[in-house]
Amino acid sequence: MSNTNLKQLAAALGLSISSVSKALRDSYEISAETKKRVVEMANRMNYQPNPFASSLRRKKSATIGVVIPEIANNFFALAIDGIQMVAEQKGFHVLTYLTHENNTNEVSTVRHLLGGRVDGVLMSLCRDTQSVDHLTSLQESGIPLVFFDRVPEQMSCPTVTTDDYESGFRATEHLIQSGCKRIACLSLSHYLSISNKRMNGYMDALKKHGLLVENGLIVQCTNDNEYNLSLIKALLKGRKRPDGIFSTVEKLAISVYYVTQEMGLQIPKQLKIISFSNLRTASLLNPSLSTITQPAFEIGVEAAGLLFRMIEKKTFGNRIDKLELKSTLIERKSSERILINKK
Amino acid sequence: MSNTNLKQLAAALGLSISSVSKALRDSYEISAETKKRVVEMANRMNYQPNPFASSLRRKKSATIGVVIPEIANNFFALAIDGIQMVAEQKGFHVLTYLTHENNTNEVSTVRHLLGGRVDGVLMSLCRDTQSVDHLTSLQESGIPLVFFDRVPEQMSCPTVTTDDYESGFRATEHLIQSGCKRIACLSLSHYLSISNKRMNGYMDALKKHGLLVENGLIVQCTNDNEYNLSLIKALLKGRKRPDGIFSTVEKLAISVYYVTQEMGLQIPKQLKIISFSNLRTASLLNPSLSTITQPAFEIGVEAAGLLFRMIEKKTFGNRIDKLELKSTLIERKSSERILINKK
DNA sequence: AAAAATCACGAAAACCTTTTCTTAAATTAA
DNA sequence: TTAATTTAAGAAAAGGTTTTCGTGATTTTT
Repeated sequence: MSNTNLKQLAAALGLSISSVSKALRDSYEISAETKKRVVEMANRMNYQPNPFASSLRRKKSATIGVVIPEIANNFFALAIDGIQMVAEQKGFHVLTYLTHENNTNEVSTVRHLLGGRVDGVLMSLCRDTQSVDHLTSLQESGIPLVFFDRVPEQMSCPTVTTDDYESGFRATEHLIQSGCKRIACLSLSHYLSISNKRMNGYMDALKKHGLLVENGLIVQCTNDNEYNLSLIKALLKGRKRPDGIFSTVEKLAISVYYVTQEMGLQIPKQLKIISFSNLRTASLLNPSLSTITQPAFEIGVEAAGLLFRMIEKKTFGNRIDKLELKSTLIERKSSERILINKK
Repeated sequence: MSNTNLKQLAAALGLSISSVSKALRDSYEISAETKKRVVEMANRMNYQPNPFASSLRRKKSATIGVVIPEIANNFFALAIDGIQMVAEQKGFHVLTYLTHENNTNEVSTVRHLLGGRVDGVLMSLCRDTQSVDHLTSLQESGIPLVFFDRVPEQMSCPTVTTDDYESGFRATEHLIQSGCKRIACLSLSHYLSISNKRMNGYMDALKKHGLLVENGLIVQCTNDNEYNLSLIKALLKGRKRPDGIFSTVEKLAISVYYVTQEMGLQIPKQLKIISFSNLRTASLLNPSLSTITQPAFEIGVEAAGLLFRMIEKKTFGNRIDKLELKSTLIERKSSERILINKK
């Protein structure tokens, strides 16, 4: 609700609206001295162009949309941080939408975005998204679209991800080398490629080291935290308790800590664990948590960079960019080999 | 960049643009059957109204702006979560801006917002904001403005905060009752009222219990993490080391943990600590961290609620709402009394 | 049956910028 | 000195929606 508009500004200057507009946009049609006069008056009258009129006319919003499952999540908070940094640099605004891991929300958010409110979209899928119809329709509408981390497998689109398979493999191998024989895997969702890739890495590591892949040791978790806790409890109280856990996502590892604390189970003595995590306090936990840490901030930066390249040049679609960054495995106490009995 | 507009829709229906618009807005001027026809065709043609044209005409953006210091912060992430929930309920979009604790960014963000891009603003000040000129000008422009947590003291405006003074008092008293005699206070910023209120509570608790307020024990921290670490190190390595720390903000408590870990200082035996924090893993730290936990999500919900009341009724300004929620003190190991020597 | 009211819709202005197209004046070229 | 070009500015259309006002046709009132 800025009060002064071009009309008033023009009146105050004794110029036409069009000349003022051109002066402010630094058009060659306007003389240097007039430009100066206009800019000065604009500042004095505190003129702010109406963004809607401008967007309507230019068909550009200078806004990007970011669609993520949740914000109270260390990974996504860091990614947003990176995205915001790039957007600010480009003079763009950032509209954030949370799906709360609910596909219905994701679909309706995409429908909103179809309205043309944004010049581009960054997105990370929600755990229960199976059909990609809403995503392809967004893409087909001509709005540049880049996925990060949780990307769809069934469609051709630019993505920024991490080396999930390799990370899953290395994490599991690390547990094996620390002496684990029965390693469980806590999966985020069987629909998400990142979860499956991490799990495939896990399974291949088991196979490589001659360990059996047991279905009972692969726990498909849900979006209900309470229910996940009960799944984890069941896993750890079962007749054949695992001696290692590979958690594909931070939240589940934290749940494991709570359960072991409640059960009096000792990490790493009775149970070792390693998890994907961006927890800043991983090294301060009791015991410190071994993590595979994704470069979350950089993922945000790269995804935004990719998006802006698409927004700026119209020439997208010919080459589909797939960027893969590396995660780092940080060994800490929670997966430490116990050297009590000599062999 | 939705393709079909009202004009095309009208043509396809053999109606005028105005009738179609009215039908879609469910005007009483349009017959029920025509409305039905219009809605069906709109769906079939995948019509999405152009948000800029609509905003331009109605002088409403259905968007709120949220200005916060940082997003990779448990408190703010939770608050945003609450804000988003309310906004979504109201059918509003959320534009997020990060100041990175930098006043210059805050000022320029506010200038952008003055353009009328949003119907209301939720804000939490950055640590070095002293002058409130940019804030009053935003307020005077007629855009509803609500502050949460970090609120300005010098201006009259609606706010949502917590019982910071009392929480500071109780936290300090708790340390005293656990046996601390020399309690340090880690302050976020001497410009922010929340930091000062917490510190005042700290000082009054010391006085009540006959303890001296020592300037050397009040550490004004900065936005430079490395420098803060050195301040904390200096504090803990000084000739008269404190036996308790009251941290006004989570990040500083984490730094203390790192320093004590490095120095081999034992919490709570040699040093007790309590901190404002929304860390979900507080109870899993080594040792578990005593916290004053703010209802961050609720703060977001309440602040957004307040803002929407202002947006919906034009009648604001007569009564200034000041909401104060309660924080909860959770005692954990880090501030536990040590019962070694009988008295 | 005439007057009044209601109904269902259309025309057109308004919101504010941006941009294309004109145009008058000033400058350069012939 | 006239013709051609450049310069600096204005008029007006366009962008898509909403809303006010107007207008025939139908229904209700007296």
